[in-house]
Amino acid sequence: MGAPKQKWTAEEEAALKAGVVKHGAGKWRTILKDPEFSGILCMRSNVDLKDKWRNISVTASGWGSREKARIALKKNKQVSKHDDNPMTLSTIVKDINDEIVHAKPLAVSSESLRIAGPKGSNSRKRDDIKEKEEPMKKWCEEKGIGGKKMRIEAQEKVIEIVH
Amino acid sequence: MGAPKQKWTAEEEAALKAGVVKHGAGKWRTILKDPEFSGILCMRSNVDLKDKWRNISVTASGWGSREKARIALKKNKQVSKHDDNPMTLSTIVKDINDEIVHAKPLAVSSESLRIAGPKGSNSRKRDDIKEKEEPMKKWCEEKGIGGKKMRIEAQEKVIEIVH
DNA sequence: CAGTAGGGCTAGGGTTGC
DNA sequence: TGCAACCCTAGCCCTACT
Repeated sequence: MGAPKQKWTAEEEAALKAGVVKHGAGKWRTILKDPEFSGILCMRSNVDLKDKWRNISVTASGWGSREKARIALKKNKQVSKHDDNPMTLSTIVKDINDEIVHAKPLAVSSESLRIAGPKGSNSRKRDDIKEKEEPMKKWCEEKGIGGKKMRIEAQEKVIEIVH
Repeated sequence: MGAPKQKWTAEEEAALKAGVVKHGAGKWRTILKDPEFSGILCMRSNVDLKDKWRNISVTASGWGSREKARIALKKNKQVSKHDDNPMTLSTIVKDINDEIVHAKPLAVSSESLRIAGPKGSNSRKRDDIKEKEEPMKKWCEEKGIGGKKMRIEAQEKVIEIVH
């Protein structure tokens, strides 16, 4: 199609790393929405961010013996899904912080960071959004954009149109 | 954190199906309380049941969205999936709607599936979308919609504007 | 406030192109 | 062949609605 392959630039990669430091690994959508990075990463999707971070992590970790072990496991059907990790939460979080400070990308951090990061933000801005709905809908129809349903996001504001 | 992802076992899935047969789809809490299934499904919440049932339903009805095409392709080696057709966004959206309306009985040509592009959790900015970006951005500025970044989704297509 | 429906997001496995 | 970029989907989260 239109974009056969978009190689990651050094700038994008730097923005991604900065975004992970700021918001944590796993918060791809959040990083993408952050005005600090959205300018650079606007060509990337949240999935792209996740995939790129995975690539960075893999190459960063010493894959001297891990890679072979992982490949070997794949052949043996499934791995034990039970987690016997005896670490306490506090210990884990501390390790994560160390990781971040040292700027070493490791996949482990995502789950724990989710726990550490509380966020109870409510947004009640439907009214001022509705004001914009009608003209936007009309404009889109004129331009031939959108199907039966479309959604417009602008910062925290979301406009939904169904017709 | 002990369970980053709990894959559904065949036993759980069977219990869920039996529960739906007995109590009906949508009665997730009821199914969960039923002594007949509570033993097996005690690790699941009513929301989990709902989500799993959704997955089952989707895979049961549509199922060939990609798998069949992919399997078919394997036999015939590779098919050119490059699309140089300069379709406009509206045209593409129309095709998508057609696909949906006509449903997907069984075997579908791989070619159309490629263009139709089954559901997307992604937000990629393609060239055909770029065409709409400028006028949309200008319009939004006039109307005072959006901040530094806004996102417009129309079906699977996404337009992103940063200014 | 609890339950449900439905959209959204992420993790991880797969696939493709160079 | 290896790797980087991309695709697909199960499972889980968030929000609105009732």
